[in-house]
Amino acid sequence: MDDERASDVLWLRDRPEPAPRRAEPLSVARIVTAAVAELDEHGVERLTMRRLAQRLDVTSTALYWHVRTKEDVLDLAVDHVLGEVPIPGEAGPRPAVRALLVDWRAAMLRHPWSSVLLGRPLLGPNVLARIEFLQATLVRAGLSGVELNTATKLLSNVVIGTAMNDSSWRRLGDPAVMAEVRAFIGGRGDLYPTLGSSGFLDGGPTDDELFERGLDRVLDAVGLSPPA
Amino acid sequence: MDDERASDVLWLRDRPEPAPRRAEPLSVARIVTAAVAELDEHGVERLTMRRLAQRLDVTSTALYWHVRTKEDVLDLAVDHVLGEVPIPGEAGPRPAVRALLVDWRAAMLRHPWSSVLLGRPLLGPNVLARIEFLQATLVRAGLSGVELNTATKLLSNVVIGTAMNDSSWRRLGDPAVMAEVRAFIGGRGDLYPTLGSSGFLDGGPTDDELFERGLDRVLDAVGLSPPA
DNA sequence: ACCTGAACACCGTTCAAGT
DNA sequence: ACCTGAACACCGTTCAAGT
Repeated sequence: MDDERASDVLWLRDRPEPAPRRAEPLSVARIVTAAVAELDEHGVERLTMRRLAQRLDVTSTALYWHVRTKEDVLDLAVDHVLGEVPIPGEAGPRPAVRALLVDWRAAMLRHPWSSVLLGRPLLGPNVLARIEFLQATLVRAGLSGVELNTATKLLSNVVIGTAMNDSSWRRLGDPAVMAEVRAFIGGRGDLYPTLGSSGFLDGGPTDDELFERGLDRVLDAVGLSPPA
Repeated sequence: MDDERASDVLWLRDRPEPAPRRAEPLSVARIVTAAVAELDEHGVERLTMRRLAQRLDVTSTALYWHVRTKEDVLDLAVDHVLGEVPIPGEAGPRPAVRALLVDWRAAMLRHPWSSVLLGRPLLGPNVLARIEFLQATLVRAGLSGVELNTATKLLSNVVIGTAMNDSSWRRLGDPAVMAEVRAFIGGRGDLYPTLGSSGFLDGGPTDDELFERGLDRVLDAVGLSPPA
């Protein structure tokens, strides 16, 4: 073998060779960012370890060096969403709690897939920080004992319930489908007389407005005095 | 080929042959029943079209004659759970609504996988019947307009939120894991001073009690006068 | 009408091997 | 330490074929 191949001649090699190192090495943080982006773009049923890896320009199996399972990725993604919820600064207890919960809901609706993933216990640092703030604020407002814990649970249930409901309605999205639903229910006046005529399905106030009205009622009920 | 094989001799065939027809033919109803059973026993991540088929003694592909996708099966299963919620008979508006919601939550907690599947809009006949009853009862109580719709949404959000939260906590199940969680949060008094000491995590009232207390607060807030 | 069997295009994850 | 490649044991779903 005395004929030289291109790769043997230094100057003919495709590249000067000093650019093999990946831009930045993989990391849990980069994985989570990519996962959130993928979820935002394609929804939860299309998030695949292989697609995620592709977006990060690695093999799917490379992910497993940084993360134990796909479930870990999903847990991290959900906690990432909670990280977008600002923790209110100085303010009276009621406006503080109100702001926290309004923003919490908004963050989840910005990432509609997150409500689908609430199945597992929320124990990430970002969630815990927000629940801690919530409960600490309730304490500041004078609650304690059973009342305190009732209120904490009730309020977080309200947010999570609304996130689930509203985001699943929005996933129906297509106004044509919504029209179909309305027609279906409205057409069965025998079965659903109230639903069909109460305006529950049609326009009227947005779900944002309905949520905030409901939230205000709950804040009253829980013993948070309205702002001065 | 003049040697007879066993199957050629009538009397040697394994079975008299007149029992080939399946006991009962497949149907959507049987599929749903089997799906619920499978989900109760093994949880949502183990429900597979193939396992479901196996339980029904058919090929997985046979299911597709009766059902369009796996998602259909899940939707039907969720609606089946709602079908277990009794619709209260005669009673004042407040006790009626209260009973409906307490039983609604209980049904979902009996089938913890159902809360995981709430991602899609609840439009099955059983869900709609319960929401119709809920709203009709609120009308009977004197609500209308925005107030009516605020209350309807708020109340269903509270149930769904509690079902999600409580059932995911119960899925942690193992007291050893719970102890770990408590230790973890309690150990970070720097981050979670309130959560660690409020009794939010430990014993005290059960989540049933906390839910009912919260529900009563909400019923007050929404304008349902307490029972006479 | 209702079911089977083979097949397609995927999955999540493990593990030896490379650098 | 960090990543690749091949491989395993699955998936949901389609479709031709049987009865």
